[in-house]
Amino acid sequence: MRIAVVADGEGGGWLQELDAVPGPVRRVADLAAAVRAAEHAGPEPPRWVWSAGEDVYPDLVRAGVRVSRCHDAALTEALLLGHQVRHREAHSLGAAWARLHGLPVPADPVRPLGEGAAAQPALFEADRSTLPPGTDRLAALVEVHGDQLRRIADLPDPGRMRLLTAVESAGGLAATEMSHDGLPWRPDVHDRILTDILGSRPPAGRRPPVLADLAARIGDAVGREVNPDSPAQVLKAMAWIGHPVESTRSWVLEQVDHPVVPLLLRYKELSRLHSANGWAWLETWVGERPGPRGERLGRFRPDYVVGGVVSGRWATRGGGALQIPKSVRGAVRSDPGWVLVRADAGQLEPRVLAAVSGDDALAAAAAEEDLYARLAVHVGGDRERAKIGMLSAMYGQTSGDAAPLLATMRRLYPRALDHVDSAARTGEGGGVVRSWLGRTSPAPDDWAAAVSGPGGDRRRRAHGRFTRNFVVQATAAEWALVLLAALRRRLPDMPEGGGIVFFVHDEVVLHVPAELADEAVRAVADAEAQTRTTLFGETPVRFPLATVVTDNYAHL
DNA sequence: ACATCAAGCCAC
DNA sequence: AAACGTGGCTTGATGT
Repeated sequence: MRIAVVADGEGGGWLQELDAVPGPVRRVADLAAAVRAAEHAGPEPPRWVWSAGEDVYPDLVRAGVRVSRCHDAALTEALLLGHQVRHREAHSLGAAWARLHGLPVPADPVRPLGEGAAAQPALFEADRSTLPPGTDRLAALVEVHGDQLRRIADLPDPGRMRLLTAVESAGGLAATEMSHDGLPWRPDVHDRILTDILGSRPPAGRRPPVLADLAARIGDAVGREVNPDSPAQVLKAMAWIGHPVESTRSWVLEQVDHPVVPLLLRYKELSRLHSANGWAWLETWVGERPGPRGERLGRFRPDYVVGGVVSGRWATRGGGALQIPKSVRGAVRSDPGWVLVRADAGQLEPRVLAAVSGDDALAAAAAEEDLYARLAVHVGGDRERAKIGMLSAMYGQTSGDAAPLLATMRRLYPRALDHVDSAARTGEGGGVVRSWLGRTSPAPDDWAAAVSGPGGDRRRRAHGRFTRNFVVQATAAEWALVLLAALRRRLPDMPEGGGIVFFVHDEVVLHVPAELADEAVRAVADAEAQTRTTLFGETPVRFPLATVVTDNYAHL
C-alpha cells in the first residue's frame, strides 16, 4: 500500500491511497496523527509517497511520529535523471512535474544550512514547493510518482533501481531521525580533552597557551617572527634558514632535518584541532542541557545530505560531521543508563569489489575476517604491501612501487582487476559507469575541449581514476544504505533519543538504553546478513561488522 | 567591506 | 611512501 501525502502548512494535509486505482483524496486536520494511525493500521506499514523527505518528515519526527518506508520523489528523480546521464538537471517535484508538462523547469531550492532538525518547527511548511502557484500539489505528486514507477519499470534491470530508490529514500528517513536525535556529546569532556592538549581556553581570537608557546619557539628557531598559520610565511622562513621547500605539507617538512621542523609539525597538528574542533566548534555545534547527575549533556546534530556525493555517499553541512577527528571522539558518551553500539564495516571496498567482479580468488580472501592478511599470503609479501596494492587498484595509483604490485594483483585477481581497469578505460574515453544497483557516474563536462588541448592526457587519466573508483565506492555506499535501511526496521521501539544517531560511510552508531543493547547488537548482525544476500545473493564474500557496546565512542 | 581562491589537513 | 578516489572546513591571501 502506498499513500501519497502533502502537507498544508498548518499542521494538516491531504492523503491519497495509491493502489491500482488511486483512492479518494482525504483531508486531515492533524497530519501527524493521521500518519501515525495509518502506520499501524494494516498488517504491513504503508510506503509514504512524498515530494522530499525534508519537506514533511522533520515535522513528523518532531511530533513523535516515525514511519517505516517512503518513496522520496526528489531523491528518486535524481537517481533516474542520473541514470540517463542528466545529473545537472533539477530534481525537485516541481522540476519533474514541469518536465512532464513541457513547462519551464524550476531550479532546485537551496536548502538553508542547519535546516535538518536544528530549525524551529515549521508546521509542515508548504511554501518551499517548486510547483507553480495554484497547482494541485497532491495531484502533481501522484502524477510524478506514477511516471517514476513507469521509468523504473522500463529499465533493463528494474529490480535494482527499485531497491536503490527504496534504500535512498530510507536513507532520507534515517538522516532526518539522526539529525533530530543527535549524537550524544559531552561538552565538559570535550573541554577537558582540549585543555589537556592545548592548555586552558583562551579568549576568543587568541592562541591557547600551548600554541602560543610553540609559535614563540618557532620564531626563536628561525631567528625572526613567523606566523605558522600562514603557509607563505613558513615557506619564506624555511628558505631563510637554508632549507627551501616547495610546500609546507607535513610530509614535505618531515624530510627536512632542522630543529624547527618538529615544532612546526606539532603546531600544525594542534592548530588544526583548535581551529576545526576547538572551543568555538563546541559552542557552535553542541547544545547543552543538564543531566540527571548535574553533568553537562549535549547533542551534536549534523545536517546530512543524502546522496550529496556523486558516488552516493552522504555529505554533511556544518560542523564537519564526517571528519570528527579521532582525538575528540572521547567526547561522544552515552547518557547515564544508556550505551553506544558502534558497528564498523572493515575493508568494505575490496570486499565489494570481490562481490561485484565475481573474482573467485579475491572472494576467497574476502571470505576471511582479515582480507588483507590473506592477500599478503597470496602476494607473498607483508600485509601492508598487499593493502597498498589493493588500494592502488581501486584508486588508480601508479607512482611509487605500485606498478609491480599491480602486475601481481592482475595475475592473482584477474576478474577483479579487469572490473576496475575496464571502468577506468571507460572513464578515460569520457564515458560513464554504473554501480551495482545502477547509480550512474556523471559525464565529465566539456570533455572534447578538455582532452584536446595540452593536459588532455592528464585529464583523461584523472577521469579514468574517478570512474575506476566510482564502481567500487558507489557500490560500497549502496551496501551501507541497504544496511542502514535494514537496521532501522529491525531496531526495537526506543524512548526519545534512541536509535541510530550517527553514520559515516561504513560505520553506524546507535544510542540505546543499556537493557536494549543485546537486542540492538542482534539487529545489527541480522541487518548485515540481510544486506549481503539482498545485494549479492549467494556469495562467499563476507562483510564483517565489528560491533562494540561502549559508553565512549573513542573505545574500539 | 565582502567574496573567492589556494593551501592544507581531517575523515572515509 | 607520498600524488591516489570522495568530500568538508578553516585560514590567509587576493580580488572587487
